[in-house]
Amino acid sequence: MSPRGRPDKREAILRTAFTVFAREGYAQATLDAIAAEARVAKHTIYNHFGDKQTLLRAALTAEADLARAKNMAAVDLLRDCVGDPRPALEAVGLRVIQCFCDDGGWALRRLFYAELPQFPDLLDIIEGRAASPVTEALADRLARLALAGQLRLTDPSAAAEQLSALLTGSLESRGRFGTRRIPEDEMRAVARAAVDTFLHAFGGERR
Amino acid sequence: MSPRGRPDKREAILRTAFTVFAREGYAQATLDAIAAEARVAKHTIYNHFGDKQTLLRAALTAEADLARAKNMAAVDLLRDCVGDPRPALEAVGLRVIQCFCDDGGWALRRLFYAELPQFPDLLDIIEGRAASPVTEALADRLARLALAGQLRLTDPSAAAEQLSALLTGSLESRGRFGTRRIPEDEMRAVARAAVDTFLHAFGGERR
DNA sequence: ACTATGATGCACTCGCCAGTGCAAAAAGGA
DNA sequence: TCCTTTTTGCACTGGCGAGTGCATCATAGT
Repeated sequence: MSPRGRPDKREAILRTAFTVFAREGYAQATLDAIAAEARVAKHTIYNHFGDKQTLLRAALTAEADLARAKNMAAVDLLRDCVGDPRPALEAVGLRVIQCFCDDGGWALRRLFYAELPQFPDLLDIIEGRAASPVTEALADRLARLALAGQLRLTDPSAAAEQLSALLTGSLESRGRFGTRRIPEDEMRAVARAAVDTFLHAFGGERR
Repeated sequence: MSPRGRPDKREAILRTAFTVFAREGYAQATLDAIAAEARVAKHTIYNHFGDKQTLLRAALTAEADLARAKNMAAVDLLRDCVGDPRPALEAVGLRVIQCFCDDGGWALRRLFYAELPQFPDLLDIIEGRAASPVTEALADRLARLALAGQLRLTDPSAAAEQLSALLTGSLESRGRFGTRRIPEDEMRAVARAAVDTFLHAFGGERR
C-alpha cells in the first residue's frame, strides 16, 4: 500500500484539502476548488486518494497527528518539574490552550464534529490519534507528581480530565467558536485560574 | 410578520427539519426528505419558510430556545438552597449534564458547530438564546450563595464558567461525541466529582 | 536519448436537488 | 352553502459537482 505519486504534491493536497474542508464543510467543498488552491490538477487528487471520502479521512488524520504532537510536547513540559508544581502547570496549561485555540485546533474540532455523523470512523481516528493519548500522557505526569508528594490525588485520569476541562472548557465561548482571536493575556489568565482551582483540589500542601 | 400557514404543520416541519439537519447535515439534507418525514408536501415548507436557509435558522432557533428553557429550569434549583450547598449543586450539576447529553443537546451543538462557517449569524442565535443566558443565570445563583456566606468567591461569572467546565468538559469524550449513551450513574459521578473540586476552590468553610 | 510513471487540461456523463408552476383537493370561516 | 386560504401531488427546470476518458506534457532513472 505504498502511497502513489509525488510526495510533495501529496502533501500540498492534504494541507489544502484540510483547510478547504474546514472552511467550507465537506459537502460544499468541491474537488475543483481544492485542486485549484493546491495548484494541482484534479486528476492528481484522484491518483493519490481515489475519492473524496478517502481524501477527507487522510486530511483529517494528518491534522490529528499534528495536533497530538503539539499537545504531547506541551504536556512533556511537566517532565522536568521540581519543587512547586504551579508554574509548570501554568506553563503547560498555556501551551495546551494555545494548541486548542490555534487555527488547526478550531478547524480540526469543527470538521470532526461536523462530519462525524456521516463518517462514524472519524471517531477512532480522532480519539486514537489525538484525544486519548494526550489526556493519558497528562495523567501520567500528574501521577508522577503525586508520587513525588507534590499533588494529592487518587485517580490521575480523573484529575487529568478535570484539569483539561478547567483549561479548555471556557474557550469555545470565549473564542466565539473560532470566530474570535483570544489575546495572549486572556489565555494566561484562564490558565492561571484553571491551575489555581486545580491546586485547591489537588495541591499537595494543606491550607 | 405573522407566521403563514397552519401552526401545527409549521411545528411539525420545524421539529423534523431539526432532526434531519442534525442527522444528515445541512447540505446533505434534502427538503424532499424533510417533507416526507414530516408528512407534509414540499410546497408547504416553502409556504412557511421560503427557502432552505431560513428553515435551518428557524429550526435551530427553536431548538436553542428549548435547550435554554431546560437549562434555566435546572439552574433554578439553586434558588431554594438553604444550608450546605453541596447537595443542591450536585442536583443542578446532574440536571445540566442531562441537558447536555440528551438527544437535543448533542444534535444542537453538532449542527451549530458544523454550519457556523456557512452561517455566521448562527453565533448570535446560539449565544444569545442559549449559552450566555444560562451561564449568567448560574453566576447569579452563585453570587447569592456567596452573599449568604455559603461560597467564597469574588467573580461569580468566572466561578460559573469553571463549574460548567468541570461539569461538561469531559462529556464530549465520555459520550463519544454523541455516539454513546452515558449511563445515569456515570453522570452522577461526574457531577459529584465536579462539585467536589468546585467546593474545594470556592467552598465557604475552611478545611 | 529512451522509457515509464505520474501530472495536466479539457470535455463529458450522470445523478442529485433547490426551487417553481399548475391544477386539484381540503379546511375553515361567513 | 360559498369563498378564501392552505395544502397536496406531480412534473419540470436549471445548476452544480463527483468522477471518468483521453491525449499530451513533465520528469526521473538508466
